[in-house]
Amino acid sequence: MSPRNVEKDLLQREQRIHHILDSALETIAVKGIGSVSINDIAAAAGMSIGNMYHYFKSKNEIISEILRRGQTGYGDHVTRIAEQECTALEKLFMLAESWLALENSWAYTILIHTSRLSDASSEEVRKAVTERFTNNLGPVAAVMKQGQQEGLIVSGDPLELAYYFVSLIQGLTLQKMPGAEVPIPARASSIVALFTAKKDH
Amino acid sequence: MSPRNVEKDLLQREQRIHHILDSALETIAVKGIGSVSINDIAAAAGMSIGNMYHYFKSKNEIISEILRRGQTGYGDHVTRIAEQECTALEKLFMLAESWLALENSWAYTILIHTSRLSDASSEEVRKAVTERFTNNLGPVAAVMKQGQQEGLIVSGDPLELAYYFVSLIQGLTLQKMPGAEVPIPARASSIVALFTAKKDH
Amino acid sequence: MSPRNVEKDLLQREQRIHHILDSALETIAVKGIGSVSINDIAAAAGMSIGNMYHYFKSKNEIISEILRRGQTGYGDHVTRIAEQECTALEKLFMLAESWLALENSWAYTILIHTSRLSDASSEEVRKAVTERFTNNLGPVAAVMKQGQQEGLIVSGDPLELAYYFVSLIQGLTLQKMPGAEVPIPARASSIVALFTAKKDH
Amino acid sequence: MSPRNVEKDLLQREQRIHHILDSALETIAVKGIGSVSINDIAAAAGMSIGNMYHYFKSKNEIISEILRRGQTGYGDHVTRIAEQECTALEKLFMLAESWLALENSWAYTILIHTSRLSDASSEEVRKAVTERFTNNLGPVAAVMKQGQQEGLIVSGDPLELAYYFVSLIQGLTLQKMPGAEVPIPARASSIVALFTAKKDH
DNA sequence: CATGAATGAGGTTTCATTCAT
DNA sequence: GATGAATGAAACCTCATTCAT
Repeated sequence: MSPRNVEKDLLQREQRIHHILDSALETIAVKGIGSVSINDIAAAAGMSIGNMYHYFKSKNEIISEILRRGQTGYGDHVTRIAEQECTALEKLFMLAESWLALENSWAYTILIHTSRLSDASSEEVRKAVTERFTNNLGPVAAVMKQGQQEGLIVSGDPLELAYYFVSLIQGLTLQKMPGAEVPIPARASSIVALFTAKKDH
Repeated sequence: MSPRNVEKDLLQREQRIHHILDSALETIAVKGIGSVSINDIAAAAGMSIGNMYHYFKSKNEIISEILRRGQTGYGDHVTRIAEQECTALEKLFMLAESWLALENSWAYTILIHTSRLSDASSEEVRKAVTERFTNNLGPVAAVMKQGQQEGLIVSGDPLELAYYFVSLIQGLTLQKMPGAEVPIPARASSIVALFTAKKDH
Repeated sequence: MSPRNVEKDLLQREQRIHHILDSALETIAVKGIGSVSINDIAAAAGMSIGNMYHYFKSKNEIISEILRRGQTGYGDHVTRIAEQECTALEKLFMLAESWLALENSWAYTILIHTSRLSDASSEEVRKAVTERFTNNLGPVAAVMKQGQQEGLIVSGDPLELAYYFVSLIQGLTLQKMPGAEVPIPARASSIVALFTAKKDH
Repeated sequence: MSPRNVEKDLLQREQRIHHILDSALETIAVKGIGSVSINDIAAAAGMSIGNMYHYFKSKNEIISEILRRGQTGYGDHVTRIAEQECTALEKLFMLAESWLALENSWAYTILIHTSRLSDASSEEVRKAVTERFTNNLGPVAAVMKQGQQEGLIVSGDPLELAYYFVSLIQGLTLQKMPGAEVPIPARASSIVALFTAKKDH
């Protein structure tokens, strides 16, 4: 029936979607999550306004899809690090380092938090975001537990420590928003040091 | 007409302004900084739309005034704690405890961060917010330095430690947004523990 | 609190609403129910687009309010005629005559019918329209019954006769749409004649 | 390539066109003539949007073609009945019965009336619709005249009676729209009775 | 022939701000 | 001071139509 290459069509579609989401993240970074318009996002992607709606049902869907992909990707990343064969401190360092080095991390963080506000997005989206956030704590908590068994990490509930670790990094991440940088460096080694069990005098 | 009346009028005016700003904080928190309308703010304050303009020049002025008062008040609070006569650890505990106990802290934090985004507010506001944030680090850094001299706090650049301390608390604060709570407690004692120099062994 | 005349405000508001609905009916008459825009309605009322939303929540509300007022008013009219003291034939004549003479009757009829279509309006509106239509048959049926007792009207179920009577008038009404008139007159006396019991011969 | 294929292609094309128009009628009926989209029509026909334009020049062409075929077909039907060899009453009965039994009659009727509204379709279409409607009255008027000569039908201008007869049936037809049915039956025999000359007494 | 991506104009609705009362 | 009507720009989203594949 169709003289078109269905497989290629689907591939192209996925590439477009990826492209839109990528540009959208940067655009939201510049405009701010509550003020960005479909017009902005379309312009950033180099597409017409109307065409956005061939790929996404609504502006909200774009934002929630960015969140879904971002959080899922981050979860995979964290899990991969947690499963490596090295000390807990090395893993914590890698986690902190990779997140702080990420160009767009502040954008993801601000998206995660503002999207959880009641009217900014649907109940569904908010729940999903929080759930994924909580799930992503799991691997970090596992690293904390491993470190405690190795005697390398301070004592305390591993999940609680993971919670602090991630909150600290997110808090620092937010200070990196463009045009508003605080002139103080955030170093992975210093962060890890806070969670290191000190045996020296 | 009489001086007494002028004085009373001014007092009433200040009370109204205070009332508006108070209600607005919660409303902006719920609606999102980029989506809140003057209508929402007026409804929250129980006033008419038009009447808002007797007290504020614009919607942006309301937001920037909330931020100014909030950050200034927080700065005074931090300074007062830093100047008390007690150990650095006790001061850190008081700082963490008071901020975590504050009902609206998450709202202030989200406001601070979203207001710094490029188009959400004017260049002027963004600069002021960042400047006040940086200034408020000073007293915390002083506490860190005091603690290091007392041998109670981990080594490192005091300003950097203060930066981490505040970022951690802000990060935790964001998890307390209504309807999106992560089921993990944030305890002041645990936070302080991370910054405590451990002499065991 | 309010230095404005609340009573006068409310009266003015009702007058505006009435004015909008009046102009809207005519406009829908010209543009067609599915193609009329808020812009058209606002222009017809001599108001700005945005101001329409001070009086109505949506375009649909305007249409359903026109229907509600129109059908209710018609129901009152029919009831008033049915309760008069005269023969059934005279009542039928008055009903036919008044409806055929009404300038806007075709607009009401087309609104009633198109609004009942599934997607043109909400389930709620459709139900209300049909219910009011059915209710308005009651007084007409009463007239039919009276006429049968008087021996003036043809035999048959009074409600069914009322149904035919109203359907016939509505069908004729539709032929009166502007620019599409069929060059045949619709006369009340001829209509009544169809329902008259003939005793001649 | 061969003449046979061309012939077959044309036949298939006509079948497709017929299929599209058939599905479109129901869809336009449900969505409303001013709100139906090419997308809706394409989906109803189970075809792609773009492909519609191989069969029709525009959305308006689809609508006007439905009307043309529907009214022409109805005209032929009426003419056929009028030319049969039986009494006028039997013919009237057949006319009423066949139209009331038609599943889609209400859709045709609503289409006829809404398409006559000024902006819903072109001046050309509106004129054609009204002209065909008037023409279709001819055979019915002929039946009325025949009936009067037979002494079976009430006196009056035959064309006017035909006009009433068709208007009544159209009015009843509109009450049959899906989801909005009035719980009163429309019976061909009762309708014919209204136009029957009664000789009793 | 068949498909669906692409466009841009236009539709509905919201909103900050002004102003008469 | 207090109110809410009024405006018009701009937001989101839809859609008829075209076109490359």
